[in-house]
Amino acid sequence: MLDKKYNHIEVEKEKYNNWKEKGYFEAGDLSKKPYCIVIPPPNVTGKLHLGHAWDTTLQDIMIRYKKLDGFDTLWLPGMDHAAIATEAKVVARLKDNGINKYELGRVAFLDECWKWTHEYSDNIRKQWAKLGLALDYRKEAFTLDENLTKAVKYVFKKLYDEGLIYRGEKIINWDPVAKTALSNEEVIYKDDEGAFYHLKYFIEGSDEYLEVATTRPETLFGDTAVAVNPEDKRYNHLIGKNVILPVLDKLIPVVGDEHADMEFGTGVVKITPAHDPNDFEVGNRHNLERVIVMNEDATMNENAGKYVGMTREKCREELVKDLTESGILISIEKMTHSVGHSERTDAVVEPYLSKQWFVKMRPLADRVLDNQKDKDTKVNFVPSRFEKTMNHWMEITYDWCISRQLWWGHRIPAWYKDDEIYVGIDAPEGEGWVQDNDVLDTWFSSALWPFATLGWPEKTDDLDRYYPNDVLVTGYDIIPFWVNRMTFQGLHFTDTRPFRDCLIHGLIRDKQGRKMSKSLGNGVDPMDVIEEYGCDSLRYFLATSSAPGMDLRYDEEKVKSTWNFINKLWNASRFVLMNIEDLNTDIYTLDNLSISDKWILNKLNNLIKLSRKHMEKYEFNVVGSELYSFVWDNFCDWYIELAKHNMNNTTKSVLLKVLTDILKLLHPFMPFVTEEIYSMLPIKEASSIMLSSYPKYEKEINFDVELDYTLDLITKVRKIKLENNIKEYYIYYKELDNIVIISSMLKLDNNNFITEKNELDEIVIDKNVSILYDGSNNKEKELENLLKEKERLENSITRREKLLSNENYVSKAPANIVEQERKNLSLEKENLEAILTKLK
RNA sequence: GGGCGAUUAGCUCAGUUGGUUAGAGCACUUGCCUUACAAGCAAGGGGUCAUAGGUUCGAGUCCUAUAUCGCCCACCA
Repeated sequence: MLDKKYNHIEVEKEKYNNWKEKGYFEAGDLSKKPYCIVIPPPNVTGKLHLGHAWDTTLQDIMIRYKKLDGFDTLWLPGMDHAAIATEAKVVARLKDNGINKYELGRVAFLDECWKWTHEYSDNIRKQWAKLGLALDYRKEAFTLDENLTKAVKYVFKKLYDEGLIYRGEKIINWDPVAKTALSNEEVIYKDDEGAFYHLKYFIEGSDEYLEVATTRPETLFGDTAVAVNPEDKRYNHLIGKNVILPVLDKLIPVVGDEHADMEFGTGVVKITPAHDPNDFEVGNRHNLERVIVMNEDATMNENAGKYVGMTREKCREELVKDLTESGILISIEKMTHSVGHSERTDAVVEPYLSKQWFVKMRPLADRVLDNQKDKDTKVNFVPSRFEKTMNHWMEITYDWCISRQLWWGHRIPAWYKDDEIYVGIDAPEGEGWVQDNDVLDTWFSSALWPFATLGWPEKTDDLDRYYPNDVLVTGYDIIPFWVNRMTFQGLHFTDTRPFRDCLIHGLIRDKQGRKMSKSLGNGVDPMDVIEEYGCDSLRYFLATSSAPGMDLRYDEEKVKSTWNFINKLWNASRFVLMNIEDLNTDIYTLDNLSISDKWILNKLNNLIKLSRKHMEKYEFNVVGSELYSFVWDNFCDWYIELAKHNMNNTTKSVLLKVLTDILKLLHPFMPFVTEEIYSMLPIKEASSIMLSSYPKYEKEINFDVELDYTLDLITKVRKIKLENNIKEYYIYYKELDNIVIISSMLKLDNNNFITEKNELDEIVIDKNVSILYDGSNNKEKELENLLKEKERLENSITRREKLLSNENYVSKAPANIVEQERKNLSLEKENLEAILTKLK
């Protein structure tokens, strides 16, 4: 027998390992239709947060739902090596121990990274278990696994051969702390306080000067021109002349270029081709020299004259001081401007001229845009608006910088010998070849995740069976990094979308609506929540508390309220189990159903239909609230109460059937408690709920019963009793069905039901039913209530009559709605009549 | 500058293709220890759905503006 209270700790103990050991998470039943999801691989940098819990819960719900519904489900687990993120963590840990990455050397450093990876991946697996995720661990993948590495090399070589990967010298985003290049997506722009420094660039052989405004005076050493707009009458006569670069006293030309905006600033731009992407383009157009003025760590290099060795910040400070003294500085204008920061290290990103590897995006992106036009082959975003996010990115994207000056990751499969480049899966034959030192952007490998984890580029059975995946689930913030890249790589290499659907959820926020972050210290550890309220409570909360695509505020009160719901389910189950102990297959029967049996079975059947419909659309919040109100309102508050007064074999059988289906419908949301209760059912189809089947909507179960009037009447009587403080009363009626039900629910007996009025006072409920009681102390209140009800009915009748007299309404509104309106009108009229009679 | 989202009860949020009197959880009021559950039961109060127009027989829902808040992208010499 169940304990009196739901104990999530007890319930959730042991179950996961048992499921896992029995092989319930394992895919491969070829007799069934396949259904596949690959997990968004968490980074091995730390522990899972609430966002992961949310993301994986949504997937587990689909996996468990589809498994129950007869699919061969594969949920493929895995993790991401997270190149820069992990490397940063390992570097920091080594630093704490006084060890420097470069002194340690590449090989030993990578050992440290692997050590880290094993520690953290073990922990992540433990967290997955706590979350109850039905992952097929036999297929677990890591982005640095041998076969994934092979896929990465294959892709690199193929794209290189196709001319879609190239090595080039361009301005990239440089992270001076991690000392690596970054992609545009890895740069976070923030509004920082800065200033516009107005400087004098004197014209050669003249006292005149051009006023140049810059936010980054320290890049002055790299200036190789000053640009004005060719249309700008103020300056265009100076094009072709030289100006004197301050401090260095070097002559640089004035060039005419569209890039200079006449409306902006002074209309004069200094051109620093090696430190600004726009200037780089200008430099190309005018064949300007490119002068790099900083080292890899953003200290000034020898081109910065006496400022060499200073950090760029220190250099700016000193330089501004010097320029002020020399009279070059005209003014400092405070302003806020947006400054790029490294996503991982938060360092201010330096635009930096550098030789890197790039993916040529245009053809790849165009194929995605093209593919999205076909509704049968496109990736279906849920909600659909997120398709725009991807498409827009595809439209504006430019070449993807994929090389990283890191050690932890996929080493670029390119070898150099003098001026020769060799790109291949394996090192080239012969002496003197040196492999590229750099590794690939971590997203380069994750982009292959949906197919590489299934064995691609080999033609494996898994790939054949489970690819494309059925759905990919992730947050909207990951669309540019990952979803987009999987989509173009999938299309390019497998000629298909990598997944049919892409379910997008929002971000988890704290109770005040702020993003959860380490710096704010407002993060909530899902493991703590599980400890306190259980995994089932957390999952149900996460899955049902927001609409698809919307952000979610973590609210402990709601988790608590879910716990209460589970406790309610627990106690309802307790009641059922207590009452059906003797039920066995011999006496189980759904014959001779009572009205209330039929009523609940109808409701259940409808619930099943709705659940299926909304599960298919990933509308878990709708499913959740339907289940909640069915369990609490219909099953507990009405059916169980009714059953107490009619506990025969049919009732017992119905109790069991309804409970069983409830457990199955809830199982995807709360796997543990449903398994616990299921295991105690006296009759069941399988040893584990995971092996049972999702309830099916049955057309033939649609009993012709009407109980709503009865239930409504019971509520009305209770209300009248409470409002008027009535202890003893009779129910007077002209016509009344279900007297047995009414009397049991109101704890009355037959003597309380009368068809002849007596001397007592009457409270009219409707045309057929009144309450008779001693109301000698209650005349005023009674009259007041009567008048209130009269007014309500009159207003409602007026409204309905007006509506029904509107020809447009009657002719255009659906017939059933008009019919209902008519019915209600006549009912209200009759009830009003009864009240008017009483008032006389 | 471009795009997206939000604005509904005191709070947090739902609200399917337009269709009776707009829902839930929490909070609140009243009465109950009724043998599944007081973390519960019974009953109840509370919203002119951000604003202004429009379409429609009918608008929280569709259209057009506006306001406030948030996010994404681009620019920022």
